[in-house]
Amino acid sequence: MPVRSESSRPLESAAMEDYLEQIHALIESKGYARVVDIAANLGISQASVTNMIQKLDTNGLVIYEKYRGTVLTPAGERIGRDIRKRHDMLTKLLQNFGLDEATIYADVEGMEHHISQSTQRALEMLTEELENNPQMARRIRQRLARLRLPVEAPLNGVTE
Amino acid sequence: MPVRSESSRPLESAAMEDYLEQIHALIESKGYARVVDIAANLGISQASVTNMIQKLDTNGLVIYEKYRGTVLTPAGERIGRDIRKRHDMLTKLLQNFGLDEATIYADVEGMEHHISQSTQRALEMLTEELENNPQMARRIRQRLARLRLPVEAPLNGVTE
DNA sequence: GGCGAGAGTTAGTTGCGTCTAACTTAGTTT
DNA sequence: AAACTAAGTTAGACGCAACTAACTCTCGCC
Repeated sequence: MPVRSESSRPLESAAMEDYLEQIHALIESKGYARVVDIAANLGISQASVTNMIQKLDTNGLVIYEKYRGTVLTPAGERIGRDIRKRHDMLTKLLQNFGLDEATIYADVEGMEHHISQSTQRALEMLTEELENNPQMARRIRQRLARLRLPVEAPLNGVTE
Repeated sequence: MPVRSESSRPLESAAMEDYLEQIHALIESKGYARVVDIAANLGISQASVTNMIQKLDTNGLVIYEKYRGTVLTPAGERIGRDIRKRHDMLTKLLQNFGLDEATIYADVEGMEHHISQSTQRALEMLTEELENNPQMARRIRQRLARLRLPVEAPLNGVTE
């Protein structure tokens, strides 16, 4: 599957975006991004992180100095920040529906790389409108609850 | 990046889901799914399609007979249908905001593989509520229009 | 100031999904 | 029925992003 281009940006893979988001978050919270922490947070090996950081350096998204550390370039910083924004936006949207946190997290992780600027703005506004209209969100949550519970009970019945 | 599991299904990659969706659509519309058509619709080579179909057969999602044709097993049929449902659901949701069709298509293609059952149901209901509440959708479209136009003019200016 | 532990790196491998080029099969034409 | 053409397949390669194992570096501690 050729990754769809959708816009005209330089060409960052979902994996690269995940790294940039993570580096951005670490720098924000701790002031620096260590290989060890990136690896732990993404659930991958340190070797993979070193590898990818070198690639990000080649692509002008971070500045990498062997054994010293990693800093985001303006381009890398922008991507990291954008992804985080999409992450937060999607999380906020889904939190309206009373889904469990793990589900929200997993879905957001999957979706965040595939949302265009325009769609992001649209969903941001949708979220706002939803906040101004709590009865709607409540109604949806209630309908979901009504839907979910009756399904779990007869689980032992004729399963297919 | 270890592909996130999120649920407990057998383990279909996004690529496999794309194929199953496509095969399902072709069978529905023409009655059969030819390698040539799958390749054209997915924008990849015939060789890749043959390859993947053999893999899908191994995984019990299609039945493949060399040079003859391809049929979905019940498991494959279910996945193809589910993905199509998510596709349609997302498309319907995004169509509320007056985004251009190409953007909607690209975003949906990206997101459809990453949405859990629960989130899908929530978004379905959200779409319904939006249909029962056309002023809200209209308000969002207007705010987007107001946002988009002033942005395109000073595109040469300070971009950040 | 040496050394050991933990962090970082390199080298080499793997799996997935794609590709091109060359081959085989099937179906249509005459 | 032979031959041409379009569809399908095989073989071999590539890029990406992960892995493990083995190495090197850095730094805090004694």
